[in-house]
Amino acid sequence: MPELPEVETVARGLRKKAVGHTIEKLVLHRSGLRFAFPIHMAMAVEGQKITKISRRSKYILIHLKDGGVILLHLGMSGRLFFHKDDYTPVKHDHVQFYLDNGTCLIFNDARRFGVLDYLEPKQKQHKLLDNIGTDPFDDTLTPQWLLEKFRKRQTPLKNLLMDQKIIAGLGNIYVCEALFESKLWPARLGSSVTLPEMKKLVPAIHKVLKAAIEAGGSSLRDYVQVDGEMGFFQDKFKTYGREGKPCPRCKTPIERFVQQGRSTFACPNCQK
DNA sequence: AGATTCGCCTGAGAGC
DNA sequence: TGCTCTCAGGCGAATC
Repeated sequence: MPELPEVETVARGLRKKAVGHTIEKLVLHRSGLRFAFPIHMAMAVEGQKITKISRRSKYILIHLKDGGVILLHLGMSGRLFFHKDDYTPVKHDHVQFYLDNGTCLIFNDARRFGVLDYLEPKQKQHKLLDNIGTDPFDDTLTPQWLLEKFRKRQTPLKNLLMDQKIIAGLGNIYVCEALFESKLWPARLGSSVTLPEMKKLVPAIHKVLKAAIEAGGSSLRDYVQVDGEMGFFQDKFKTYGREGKPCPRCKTPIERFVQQGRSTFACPNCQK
């Protein structure tokens, strides 16, 4: 389940291996994933040199020489990896980019929640990027700013942190971890969080994300880096997936409960 | 508007 | 072994 650290790791891998190379051929094995692929995408990107790779929230943007942009989202189970261009597609390989250096970039996505789209050179914005909130590493994200954002919200803290329109890039895992780190109970309403608590929460978000990026992300089920390497942050989870196991701080068993249909993991003793 | 729920997907794991 | 059931969850759409 790729969240910001996993997407950042993949973007870095792509940057290293794909920037400066030209897309010789784009092969689509189906007509779309979460959304239909643009009809003329292959024609538009073939022959284009990749000039830059960037990340916006959990989206990867592949910038092309003519100003066009390929937009990618890994959804729940999406994987991007390189192989020599003699690659034989396997199940759930939906897209292949053949580059001019004898490699092939494969987009595999079992659950098909992923997105692949194309922005024309003149197209300045994209529907999916329009409503995305601030990046967690943007200077905008300060305790005061978050306090103001949450001030009137009668919604659990965890749901607010997962709302991509406020902070973009956090998902279930890292929200659980950041709330543990800052000793805040996930079901607390946004409006109840004080400035001193926000001063713990914001650095906790930074700390957890930075550590996860340094570890190459967390490999659970589907996720791997572009070279096939596993991330290893999953070994450092303090709450996520640890129901019934002792809290690393106080040894109280970690509790699991459901919020918005998703599992929340937290320590009922030291998170308030 | 804010809050809540649903549905898209398949594979892994549990239970019989 | 093989079938059925449940769960995982990002995020847009729909609903209240």
